[in-house]
Amino acid sequence: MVGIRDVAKKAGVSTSTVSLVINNSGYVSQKMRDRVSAAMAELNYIPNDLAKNLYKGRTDTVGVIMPTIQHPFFASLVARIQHYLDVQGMRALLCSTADQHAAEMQYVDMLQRHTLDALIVGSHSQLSQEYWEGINRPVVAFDRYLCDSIPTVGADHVSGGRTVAQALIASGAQHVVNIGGPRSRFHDRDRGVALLNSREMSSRPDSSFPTVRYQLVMEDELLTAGIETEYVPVEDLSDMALFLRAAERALDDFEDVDAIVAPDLAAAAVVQEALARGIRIPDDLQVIAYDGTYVSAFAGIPVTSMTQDVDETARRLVVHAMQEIERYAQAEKSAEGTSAALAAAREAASGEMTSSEHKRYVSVQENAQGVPYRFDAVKLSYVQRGTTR
Amino acid sequence: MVGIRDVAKKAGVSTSTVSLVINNSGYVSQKMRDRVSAAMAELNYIPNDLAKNLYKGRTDTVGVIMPTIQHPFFASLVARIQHYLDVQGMRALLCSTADQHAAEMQYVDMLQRHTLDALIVGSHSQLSQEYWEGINRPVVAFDRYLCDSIPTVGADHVSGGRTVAQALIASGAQHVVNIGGPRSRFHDRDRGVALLNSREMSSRPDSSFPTVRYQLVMEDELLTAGIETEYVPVEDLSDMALFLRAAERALDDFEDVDAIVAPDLAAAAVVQEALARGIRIPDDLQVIAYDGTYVSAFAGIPVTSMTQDVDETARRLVVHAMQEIERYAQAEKSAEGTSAALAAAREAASGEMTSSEHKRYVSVQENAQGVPYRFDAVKLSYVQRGTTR
DNA sequence: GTTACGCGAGCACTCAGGATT
DNA sequence: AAATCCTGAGTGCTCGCGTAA
Repeated sequence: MVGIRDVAKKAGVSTSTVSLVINNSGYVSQKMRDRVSAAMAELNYIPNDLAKNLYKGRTDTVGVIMPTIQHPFFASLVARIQHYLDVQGMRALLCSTADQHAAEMQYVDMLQRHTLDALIVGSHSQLSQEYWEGINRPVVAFDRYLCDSIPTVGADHVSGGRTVAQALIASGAQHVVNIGGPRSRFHDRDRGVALLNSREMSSRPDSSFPTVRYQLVMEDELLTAGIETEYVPVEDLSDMALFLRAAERALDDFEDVDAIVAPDLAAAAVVQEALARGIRIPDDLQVIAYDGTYVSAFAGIPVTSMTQDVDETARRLVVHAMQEIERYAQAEKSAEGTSAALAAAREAASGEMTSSEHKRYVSVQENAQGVPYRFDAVKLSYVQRGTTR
Repeated sequence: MVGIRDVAKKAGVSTSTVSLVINNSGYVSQKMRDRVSAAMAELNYIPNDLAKNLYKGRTDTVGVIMPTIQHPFFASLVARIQHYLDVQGMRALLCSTADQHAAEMQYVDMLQRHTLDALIVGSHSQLSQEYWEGINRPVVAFDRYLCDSIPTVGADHVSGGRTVAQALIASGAQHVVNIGGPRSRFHDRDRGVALLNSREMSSRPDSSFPTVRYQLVMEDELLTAGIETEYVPVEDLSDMALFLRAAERALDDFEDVDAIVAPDLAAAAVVQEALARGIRIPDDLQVIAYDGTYVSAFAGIPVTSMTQDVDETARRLVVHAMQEIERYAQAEKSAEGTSAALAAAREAASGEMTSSEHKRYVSVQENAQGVPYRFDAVKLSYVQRGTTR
């Protein structure tokens, strides 16, 4: 392997000069620059970034860990994350948790071994709050709460659920079926859902999966309006075949359903099944896709849907990731040798945010203490298409 | 940062002993092992992999570069690739080429700077054959020809095209519309399509995009059978909205169409459009999705489709990638200092393959010379569903 | 010969500080 | 004082070789 030394020797300069030429920095005369360049070309020299990484303690790589990349929503999200990382001169190391056992811990390990500069976590973690708290390296969560010190970017599912409920009420729906994930995860917290922009709390216990809040709020509102709601669970959201079965079940089990709210793929399945059964949409049955991706546009009938702003979400995730990287870098520098690194990082946390950024953070009262858990909410948008009236 | 030396000091041993404990290798007494472990725990030591990478010249990371990860086909492929890499203790660095300008070269660069151990290329490269030839590091191509020294894994599109044609002929189709990518890429080679398992050549010039062969062969066969064929191009396969428009165009421009062959998303769009227009499927119009992913199952009517074995494709891509990594590692070792590294790598190429593996390689005569260009063909399967009769 | 451990030269690059003009 | 270049001490881990029981 031809190294920087070989180039230096051939060009008759020191290795540091070659380094300066490579990085195009510092004081190097044009003459030298040319001579070094010539030597590099002649020897077919290519710098080895591994040495650079070692010295700098960085790899410019962030781990992106999601449940399934197969699902169009996550595929789009990952694609946009990768894009924004690229803009920052960073790269994405991909991990879909679905088929991997201890994938999360494995990636956290890479983070701590400095193979990764940061972690963007969108998977459903089994790891405890304390575990995440103890990591002390750059982590950003997507649509889920990990611990107070880790910022979250997610959709404003509370108002999302309310919007859907209102649309259904306005359309005169009487019997709504809701298709979603395992019900067990719905109420794993002991406090009620904090309703954004108000001091109210929903009467039902909150979930640690922010997404679920749309279901909680929606059911709440529908109930209040005197509309019947049924729930059809899909055990494994990464298994596509299950969506088709859920669709059948929804139509089989409840004869007088007149509206179905479901994840996009399930919604597409519902449309398919309804068409096959000769059910008229939207006259006899309305369908709304929650988290509608492009798939809901390709269904038998274009499906009305509540869509997340994937691009904006990705952008913010990357912004936060970069901020966290910077934060911890600062902390490490200032705490040189001291074990106060952690404390310093905490300090920097609040300082880093501009006041305008600060306002955007909607503290969902996840934590009773004064610690400012940062939840960055992205707006959802309701797209009216052919399956609602 | 607490390093291996700190641990060694605290445990009263040498750094090499600590290293042995970390890697669980070599001769270390249980007593020492315990003492070292204790010290590691006490100091909260976590090994820094960057140093290891530097020494070993490896990162256990392979770059996976695809056109769009948004498209369900590539999403699935990437997911499976990542899975099989994981099995090998490797990780996937993701890159979708779509929005990135010089993405390919950038990743090749990372490969040469040893940030990547190998590259799996599924994007549509603008780079010349000579460029790829000159890289001299582990690269595997998906469904496209890069150069003789780079192995390719791809579907057997020739028989795929033939199967579709025969199905259409048997069903009595008279006027077929074919939706696909830009026509300009269809005949960028000067020789005919080599038909697998025979010495025949198609009368039409070949394409450097193996996928296109299904279109060439299909059109050929249909033409021979006296069936009219039209072509509706989609300019950008990464833009979903264009599929919908292509579907409209196919039905607008050709009134008496009775069969449409299209990429899965376009096929779904065709079904949607047909349903909206009251066209009966499959009685008045048959639809076949080529490269049918799960989306074709979620369309308004489940679409008959020609599907690739994504899992097997991914598996083989990874197998080849690992083989290439090993090959080049051997070459580098044996050619210590000699510039015969390249030659050695070439040598190893043929030796690495077992005879049974060898048989699977279908040399598509891409190259007239004796160099064994390796093309590993994966079978396609025809799935009959509701849109054909 | 086998088991157990330490020494120290790498690995390829970066960068602060010194020397020179 | 400013521009230019070099010296050499890191960066943290690996592994061949040496020693010793």
